[in-house]
Amino acid sequence: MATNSLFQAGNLMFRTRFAPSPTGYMHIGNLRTALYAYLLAKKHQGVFILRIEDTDQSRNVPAALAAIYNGLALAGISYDEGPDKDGGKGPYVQSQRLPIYKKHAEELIAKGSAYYCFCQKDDKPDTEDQPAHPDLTRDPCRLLTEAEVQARFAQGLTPVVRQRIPESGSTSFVDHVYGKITIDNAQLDDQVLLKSDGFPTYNFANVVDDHLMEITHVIRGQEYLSSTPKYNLLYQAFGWQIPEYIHLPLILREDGAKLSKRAGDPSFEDLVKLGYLPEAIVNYVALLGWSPGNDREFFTMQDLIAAFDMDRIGKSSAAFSIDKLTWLNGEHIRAMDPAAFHRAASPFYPPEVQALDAEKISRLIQIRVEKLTDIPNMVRFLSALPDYSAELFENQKSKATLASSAEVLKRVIPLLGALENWDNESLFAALKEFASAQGYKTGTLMWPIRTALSGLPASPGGATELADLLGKQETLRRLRIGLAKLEN
RNA sequence: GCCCCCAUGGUCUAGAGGUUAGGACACAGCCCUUUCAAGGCUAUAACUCGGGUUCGAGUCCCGAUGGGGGCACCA
Repeated sequence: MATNSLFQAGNLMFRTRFAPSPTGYMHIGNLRTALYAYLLAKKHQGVFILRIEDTDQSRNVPAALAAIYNGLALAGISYDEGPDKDGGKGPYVQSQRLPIYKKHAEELIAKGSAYYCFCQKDDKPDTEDQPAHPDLTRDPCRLLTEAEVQARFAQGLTPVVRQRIPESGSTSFVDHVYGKITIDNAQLDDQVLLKSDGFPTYNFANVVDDHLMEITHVIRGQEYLSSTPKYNLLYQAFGWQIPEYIHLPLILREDGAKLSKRAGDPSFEDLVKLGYLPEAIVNYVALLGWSPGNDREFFTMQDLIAAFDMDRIGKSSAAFSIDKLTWLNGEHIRAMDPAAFHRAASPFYPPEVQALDAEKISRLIQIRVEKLTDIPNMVRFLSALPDYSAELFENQKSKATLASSAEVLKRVIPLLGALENWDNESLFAALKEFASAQGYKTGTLMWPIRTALSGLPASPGGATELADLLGKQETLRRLRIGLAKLEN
C-alpha cells in the first residue's frame, strides 16, 4: 500500500472500521457508529472495514455474527474488508488473532511498558456494581522483579498482562469533535491488556488491530473518551502513529435515560419489524448528532455520503424520537416510486385484500402510510365491511345528516346500478354531475357513499375511489346495507 | 469518591461577537378537499443560572447548577 506516500502528499487515504462485538442485534448507537465510519470512508474514497471484537468468550453469542452481517446489509452499509472479505490485513476476527496480541504484549513487557500480574480475580473487590469507586492504587505486581515473576510462573500461576501507566504527568489528545482532552496519568489505571485466558481485552486489541489494519480514523462512542489516553500511551510505547479520533455523543431516550435493549428500546432490526424502512432509519440516525448545516433532512445513502462532514458532528447527546422517525419514514415512503412501494407493501396485505387490485390499493395508500405495519388495519375494511352505526352518516363538515344520507343513498343506488363504465373517473364524473343537477353539495353526496363503502369515519380514499376498488357488485351491496341501517 | 465531557423551544437542530435567534418533529387553528392523509398558511414555544471580557455576548473566559460518561480478566 502506498499509504505513506499518500500521507506525504497530504492526501490521506482514509481507512475506517466498524468493530462490533457479536451480541446478536444491532442497536441504534452501533448503527450510527457504523454509518458514520462508513460515510467518512466513502466520502473520501477510502476503505471501510468490518472487524469482529469477540474477545469476551462469556459474551459471545454464536449466531450473532449473522446478525451483524444482516444488519449491515439491511442498512446498506457495505464493507471493503472483513471476515469474509480479505483485504490482506486479516484475520478480521479478534479471536483468530491471539498470537498477534501475545507477541505484542510480550514486546511491551520487554520494553517495560507492561508487566505480568499474578493477582487473582478475587484478590480485588468486585467494583462493578458499586456506584462509588475508591481511588485507584497501583497494582503490587508492577514492582515484581524478574526473579519473582519467574518464581510465580514456576508455581503454575497464570498471570494477566497489565499496562504500566506512568506515575506522573498527563496525557492529551485532540478529538475531532470534542477538541483537546487532557487527563492526568494518575487517573489512569494499569488496565489489563491480556486476560489470563490468553484473550486480549478490548483496550489492547483495539490498539493493536487499529494499527495493524492501518486505521486512520477511529470512530466510536464517547464512552471511550476518557480511556483514550491509555490507548495513546500504548501507541507511544510501540512507537506507532496515533490515529485521528472521532468520539460520538451518546444517543438517549426522550426521557433522558440511556437507550437500552433491556429497557425495551428497539434495535435496528426491531424498528424494521415495526414497519420502518431501513433507509429511513439510516437517514434519521445520521441526523442524531450530525447536521448538514442547512435545513435539509431527507437524505438517501448517496446523499449522506456527499453531505457528510465529520467537523459537523455535535458534542451533546441526542434523544431518539420515534415520532420524528415516523415522520421521516413517511417521507421516505412517499418518495418511493409507486412500483417500489407496492413491492414493499405487498407482504402486508391480508390474503383477502390481495384478491382485489392490490396495485391500485398501493397507489391509494402510499401517501397515507407512515409505517408499513399500518397497512393491514388500513385496508382491512376492503375485504370485510366493519359493523358500524348509522350515526356515522352524520357529518357536519360535509353537511350530511341522517336524512340527507338516506335520501342520497336511495337515489344513488339506481344511478350507479345503471352506470356502464366502472372506474374512478367515470364514477366521479357521474356523481359530480348528479350532485350539481340535483343541488347537492359534493360533500353531502359523497359522504354517505364513502361511509357506506368503508364503514369507517376515515378511509384511504374517497367515495369513488373506494367504489372503483370494490367493484360494482360489492359497491351496490354496501350501499344497500348502509341504506338499510338508515331506514331502521 | 476521583476524573472527563456536555448545556438553544417538549424533541432533533442552525447559529463560529452585532440575527425581529432560523428550520424540522410533535401540538393547535385555518386553507385546500370526495372522508382521512398529503400539501399550503398561521399560532404557541428556547439561548440553565451568576459573574466577567467587550461599545456590544446564545456565541469568548470563570464559577455554579443540571445532565451524561469513565474509573472490570465488558466492550
